Amino acid sequence: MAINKKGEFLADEILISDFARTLGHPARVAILKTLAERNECICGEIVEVMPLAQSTVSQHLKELKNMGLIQGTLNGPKSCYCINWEKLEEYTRQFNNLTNELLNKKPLALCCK
Amino acid sequence: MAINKKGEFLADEILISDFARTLGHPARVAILKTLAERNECICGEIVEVMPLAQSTVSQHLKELKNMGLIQGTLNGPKSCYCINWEKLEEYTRQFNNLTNELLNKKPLALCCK
DNA sequence: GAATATTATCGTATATTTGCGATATATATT
DNA sequence: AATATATATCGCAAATATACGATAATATTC
Repeated sequence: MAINKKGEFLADEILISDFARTLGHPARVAILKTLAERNECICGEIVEVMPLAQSTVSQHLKELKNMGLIQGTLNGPKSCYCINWEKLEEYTRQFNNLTNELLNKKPLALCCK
Repeated sequence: MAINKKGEFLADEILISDFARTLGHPARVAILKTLAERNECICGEIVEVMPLAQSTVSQHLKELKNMGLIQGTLNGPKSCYCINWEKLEEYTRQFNNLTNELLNKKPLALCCK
């Protein structure tokens, strides 16, 4: 594309779409589920349950980290990851705001007759 | 990439990530907001409020349509779009299932000490 | 200090997404 | 029938995302 137009939308539209895009790959959804289930995981444990190479999983972890949804701390040669609950709650709240606002506008009559 | 691995995840992870990916661009969030606000819109009205070319908006509409989130009916030379509320409700429900399941696992103690 | 184990990053290939102008298509209008 | 209007689609360019192997970086263990 010539230029990226994403910046020309509203800040909350950008925030919500960034959150959604981060959850827009099943691997990242699966990683969050695994982390929530086990509370914390070293990278290798996540790689084990994923049908992807270690380097690919590492990239997905990086994206989740960039979005602030998870955090990783070094523990020896291992990396221990866990969910950033505050961020997840905040983004979820924003996302629910959007869907609630949309669904509240649902009319009684059908459209596009 | 060599091959697409998305199919190797769970069906509900794929469904949720497809929904999320569809909302993963601010233009598509903005389109849904506009449609919800006005109940129904002809394509041109959406183009007016969007910082994008007509052909680009048409593509975003197509993606929302492919996901089933909106539907368009021809009305003379115009296309009248509106939200598919049942689908939006269903996907929202699935998405909330995920985030609720995640957030219910939030522990009392902090992780990764 | 050498070997091992774990993970992040780099480089690369390919796929997908984004964006636009031009064009095709379909319906009104004159 | 010719013209105007509205929208979808095509073709293209550029950006981004996905995936992997190889390698670098780091810490542990022998």
